[in-house]
Amino acid sequence: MERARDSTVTEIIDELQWRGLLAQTTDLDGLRKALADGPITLYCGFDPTAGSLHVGHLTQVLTLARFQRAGHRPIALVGGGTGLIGDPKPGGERSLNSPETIAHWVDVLGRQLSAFLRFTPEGSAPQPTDAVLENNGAWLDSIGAIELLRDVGKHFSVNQMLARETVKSRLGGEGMSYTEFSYVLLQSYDFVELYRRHRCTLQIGGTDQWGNITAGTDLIRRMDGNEPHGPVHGLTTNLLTKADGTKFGKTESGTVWLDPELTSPYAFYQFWFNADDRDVVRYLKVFGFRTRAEIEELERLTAERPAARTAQRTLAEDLTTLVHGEDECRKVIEASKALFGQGDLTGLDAATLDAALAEVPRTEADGPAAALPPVVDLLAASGLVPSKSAARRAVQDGGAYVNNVKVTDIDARVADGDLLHGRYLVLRRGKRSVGGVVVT
RNA sequence: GGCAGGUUGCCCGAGUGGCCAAAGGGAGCGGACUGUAAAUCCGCCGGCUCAGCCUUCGUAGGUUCGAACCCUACACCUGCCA
Repeated sequence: MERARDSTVTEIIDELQWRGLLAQTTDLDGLRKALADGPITLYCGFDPTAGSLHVGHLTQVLTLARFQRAGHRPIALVGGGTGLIGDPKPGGERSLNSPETIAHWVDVLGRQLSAFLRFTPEGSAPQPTDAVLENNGAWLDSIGAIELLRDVGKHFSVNQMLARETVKSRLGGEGMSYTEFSYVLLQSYDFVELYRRHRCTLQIGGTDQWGNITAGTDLIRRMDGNEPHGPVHGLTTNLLTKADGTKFGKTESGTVWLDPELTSPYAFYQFWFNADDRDVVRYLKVFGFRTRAEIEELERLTAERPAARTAQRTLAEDLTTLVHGEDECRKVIEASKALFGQGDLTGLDAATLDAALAEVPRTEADGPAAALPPVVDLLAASGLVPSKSAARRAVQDGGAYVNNVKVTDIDARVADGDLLHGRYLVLRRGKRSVGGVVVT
């Protein structure tokens, strides 16, 4: 794909603005100046709350990447320490995960994050903009209680902490443990450590991180006095919204993960492909490296020929390639083409069909056709519907298809002639959920 | 620690002994329309060997012919008091 010409060190702010990413900064003029004065080091933290990053994380990950392309040095920080405590969220207290689990997740997130940034290649001389991967467990795991309370805690005012939005909402509702209440101390201290270790002078995050970020810049000033490595800044990116008001990054089957084991590349591709017309241009800005000219062209195409879905296709291809690689992307495009083709599945050759069905939920069964379970059972077994009752309903609703032919009989069974190439069945629920049966 | 209130299906929320698999709304799913979009209208929305049966209303017991609804204990949440 045609890559954007990298922004220069100072243009990065304008670029973020154009992409609709810039929400708040601690001192915009000061930040512009710092960026202009030479490469800076910036960081963004990712707490291990699950065994994979999800599409929502991409906003921050790619923002780090943009800074790197613009000539700055990014640090991806994984929260091996903070993950043990938990950033308070408005919804309610988090449940703690075991240290072993967290350690494992830290590993996974670190690997995932590394794929998006440029590190010093093996055997090469380090460059000033090479990315750094850190884990705050390195300092938080060993900090003593006395040290934390005396050296860090003394700089925090409980009055201010109580005034924070999340804290207020929690106190007015579910309440909050002391553990979570203390979280901000740890994240703030991370910034201090990175400032000292790497001269990191900028922390970025989503708008929900504003409080934690400013607490960090404040703490650096209080602990390190005159900011020996230069003034520190904070920058937040806008929370991504969807035109229909629902949460970004979820589908019927839940969160869209980057891990191919949790969200198949096919499902990942389909997620982006199904983006709403009203959202797709904003997504291209936030999630891709397409140039302004390219995106404006795609915007025009969306307005003129929405049915062609050119912008969605571009978005889906760019992101699938970025996250899963070119080969995988090619496969899922082929699979999508085959399964959403003109409806004539008999025209597909066995290899294409086999590859396509490998991308969707499917089940295996013992032949011959006459011995196969009823269609309703196959629908449930393939995972296209969650239960046999749901499968029955799907048929009753007229939303179940075998090889693109609507199933009308609730007791329908498969006949020999139905098997494509003697061993495949393409199951479909509704318009876009496709599954398969492979007869062994 | 004391007192009061609360805990219902994915979420919100009604339901105070049989007519409750449980009102209503939202989300979700399907159909029509279209473009694998949105909006709109219609239908569905615990499970199963599906005109029937089974399991659900914080947990465990109890009362009763019969309990989401009554009683007891426990857990958690919220508020007021200390």
